[in-house]
Amino acid sequence: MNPTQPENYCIAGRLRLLSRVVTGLYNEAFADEGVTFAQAGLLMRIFAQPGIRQAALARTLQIEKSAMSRDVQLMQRNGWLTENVKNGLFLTENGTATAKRCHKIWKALHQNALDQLGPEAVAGLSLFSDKLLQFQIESNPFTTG
Amino acid sequence: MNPTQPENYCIAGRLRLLSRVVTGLYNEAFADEGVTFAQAGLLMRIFAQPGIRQAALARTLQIEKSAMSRDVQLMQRNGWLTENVKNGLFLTENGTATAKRCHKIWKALHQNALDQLGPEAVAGLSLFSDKLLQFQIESNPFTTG
DNA sequence: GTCATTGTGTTGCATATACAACTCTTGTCC
DNA sequence: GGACAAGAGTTGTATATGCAACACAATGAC
Repeated sequence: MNPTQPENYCIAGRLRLLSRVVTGLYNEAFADEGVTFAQAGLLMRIFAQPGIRQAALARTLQIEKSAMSRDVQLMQRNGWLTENVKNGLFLTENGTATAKRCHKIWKALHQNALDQLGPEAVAGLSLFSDKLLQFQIESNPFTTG
Repeated sequence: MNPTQPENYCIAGRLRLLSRVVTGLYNEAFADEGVTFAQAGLLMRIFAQPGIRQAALARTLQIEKSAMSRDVQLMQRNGWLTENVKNGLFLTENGTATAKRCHKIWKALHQNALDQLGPEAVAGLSLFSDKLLQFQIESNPFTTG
């Protein structure tokens, strides 16, 4: 890695491209389960923190609260979330089972990603990610998540 | 950067988060121009390669051709693209002027990003990006773009 | 020349996301 | 206790994106 090389690509464009590519790969892996990766991620988070509020998830994931509201409605339609959403999110039995299966899939995917990409590439992403998110926190210290 | 540290975050989730954050920052910068970053990127590419086909752009950006078709229609409605889209994309006068203004904005944004993030973080992203895209090319050598 | 294949673009339908405006609840100040 | 402020959630509207199915054009095999 030679930091003196000028970078000739657009950082934002590249990030968006990588996001599309990885989302596609992960969606493919979750397709058998009838879940998108975005939904699987929410399922796993709610499994880990039952009763978490939409607003908290939205802050953590840096998703607009309206987008989160619609994700939640979709997951309700899919039968994964219980009714009273305004006092915290809770998985149904079906949702719990799906979350567990998703976690298995995710674990395999993640290990595969680490193996394929190698530790240096992953560390590179971490470095970039930490820097960008740190900058963001400095700009707005109230985004605590 | 210590590659022996285990990574405890989800690579796909993190990439999607970074994409959301950066998209938001860039969209904000382009808002005065009445353009989103996605549109600005297309404008600049078509400016650089007049007559480029939708399919070529879709391959380069790894966007589905149907998504690209809709982006193109939107840009036509905005008055930036000429009519006969099926034989290559060409900017109108308005589109050309907008593309030029977008390039100015982008240049400033990009320099600012390099300054704020620092060369190591950017190199980290490059490393990750190269590895992921290389892996993708190996999986499918016909995705030439 | 005809037919099969392949490439390009569009449309139907769905999800993921943003911003703005609204409603409700809750909490605080006086 | 009542007015005001802040936070949570929803809905309207829009863009960005994907998959599947389709139409059409170009290209080759024969």
